[in-house]
Amino acid sequence: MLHLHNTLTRTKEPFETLKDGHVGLYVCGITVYDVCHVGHGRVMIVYDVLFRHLQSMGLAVNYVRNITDVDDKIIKRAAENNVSPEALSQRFIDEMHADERALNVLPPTHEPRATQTIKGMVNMITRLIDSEHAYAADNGDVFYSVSSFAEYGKLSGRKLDELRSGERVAIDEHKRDPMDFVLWKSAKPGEPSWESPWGQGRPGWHIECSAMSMELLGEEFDIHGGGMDLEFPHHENEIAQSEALTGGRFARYWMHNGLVRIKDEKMSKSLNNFLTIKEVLKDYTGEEVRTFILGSHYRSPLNYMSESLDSARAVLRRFYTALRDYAIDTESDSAPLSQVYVDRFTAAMNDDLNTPEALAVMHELAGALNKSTDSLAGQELANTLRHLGRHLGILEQDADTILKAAGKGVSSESQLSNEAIDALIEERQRARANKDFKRSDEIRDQLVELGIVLEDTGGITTWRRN
RNA sequence: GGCUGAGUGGCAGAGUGGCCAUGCACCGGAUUGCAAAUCCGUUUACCUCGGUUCGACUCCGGGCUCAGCCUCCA
Repeated sequence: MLHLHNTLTRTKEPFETLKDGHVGLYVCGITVYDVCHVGHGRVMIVYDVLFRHLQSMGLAVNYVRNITDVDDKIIKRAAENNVSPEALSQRFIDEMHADERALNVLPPTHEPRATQTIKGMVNMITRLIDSEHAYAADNGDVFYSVSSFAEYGKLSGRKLDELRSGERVAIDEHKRDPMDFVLWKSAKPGEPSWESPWGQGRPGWHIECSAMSMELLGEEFDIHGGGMDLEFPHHENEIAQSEALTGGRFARYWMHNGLVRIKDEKMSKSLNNFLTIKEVLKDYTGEEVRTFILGSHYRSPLNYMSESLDSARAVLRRFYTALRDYAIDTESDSAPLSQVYVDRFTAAMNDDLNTPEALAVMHELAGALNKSTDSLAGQELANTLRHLGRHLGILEQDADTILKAAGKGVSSESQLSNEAIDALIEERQRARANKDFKRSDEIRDQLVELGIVLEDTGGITTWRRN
C-alpha cells in the first residue's frame, strides 16, 4: 500500500485514488524564460519516478505538467533579445524537452500551456466575480479576495492576520486587502494580451494552474505536486480559487519536493547561484544526475556537490560492473525475478517514495549478484536489478558499453580508441605469457595514465574507463 | 517578527523505543605474478538541556544552529 506525505495534513497518508484504477496527477511545471537548472531537474525526476511508480501499480495515470508561457519575465527577456515572447518561450520549451530526454524523464500525458487555456481562465474569473470571491479594479486588474475564503492558509499553516502584520511588500492601491492577489492583469501597450470582460489583459500566475488542472483532470483530482517554494503563496492561492469556485475539494494529496541547494543556500535564478542542467551534463551523464537526485529523499533539501555526483557515478559503476556478465533479458517482463528484493524495494517505494532505501536494497542485490556462482540464479538477480533500475529510470544501458564509455568531462584528444586499447591488451597478454611482467606492467601503467583500468578475471582481460 | 521543516559516523544518506542501514573513504584479510574488480572482517554516529520509560538517536518540552516561505522562484 502506497503512503504519501500530504502537505495538507503534514503526515504520511495511505494513498487512495478518487476513481478506481485511475490517478490524476498535476505538477507545476516551468516558466519558460530561460534554460532549466538542477532544481528544475529535481522536479522532473522526482515526479517522473512517482509517475513510473504509480504505473507500476497498475494505475492509469493522467499526468499533467503545465508550461507557463506568459509572464513578466518572458516578456522582459523577449524584449531584451528582440524576439517575440512566443518565439522565446518556444525556444526554452524545446530546451526543456532536450534536458528531459537527457535525464530519461518520460513525457507527461499532457503539457498544457497557459496561453492555450486563456478561455478557461476568463471563464473561471468571471464566475469568481459573480460569486464575490473576486473583484475588478477600475484599472482593469482583477483580484481575488482572500477574506472571502474562510480556509485561506490551510495548506501552509498561516493565518491571514499574521500574514498581514508581516507584510513587507508595497501595497497595491487597487487591492482591498494587501493579501489579495491578481487573477487578471490589464495589458500595457506592446504586451501579449487577450480580450476579456475587463479589457485587454493577461492572466495572473496562479489562475492558470486551476484552469489547466480543472480542464484536464476535473474539479477534484488525486495529487498535486511542485517545489516546496510554491507551497505559499502559489498553491495556497490555487486552493482558494478552485475551492471557492467549486465549493468542493481541489487536490486531495499535496506533494512538495525539497529544494536543491548550493553551499546550503537555495539554488535559484534570483540568487544567481544556479547550475543549468546542460552545464552539469558536460561533466556527468543524465543517468548519473538521476542517481544523484534519487540518492536523497525527495522531501529533503539536496546540496549540489561534485563529490555527490562522483558518488552517483561510483554507484552506477558498481551496478553495471555486477551486471556486466549478464545479458539484458529482453523478455524481462516475464522473466522470473527475485521476489525478496522486489518486495523490499516496493516497500521502500511505497513508503513515500523512499528512493535512498530503494537504492540500498539494490546495493544488497548487487552484492548478492556478485557473490552468485550459479549462472541461472545470477541471471535472475541480474534481471531483478535491471527491473528495479528501470523502475527508477536507470540501469537501462548496456553494461559493457557504459563501463567502456569515455567519462564525461574528459578531453577527447587524450582518448585512445577501443582498437588501440585492444591491441595493447593483446601485447600485454603475450608479455604475461612470457612472464615479462615488467613490460606487462608498463602497458597497464600507461593505460592507467589514460584513465583505462584493466581487469584480469578468469584468465580474460577486460577493461573500463575510469 | 510569523509560518514550515531540518540537525545521524571522515563524506553522502536511510531508519528504528532495546539487535546490521546502504554507498563512498579508511584499516585488516582473501583473491591476484602485481593490480583492478569482487568477497570477508574491523573501526567511527545520532546538536544541546530536561522529561516520560526497565531502556531513547528514536516519544514529549525548552534551547541552540541551519534552511525554505511570508516579493518572482521548482
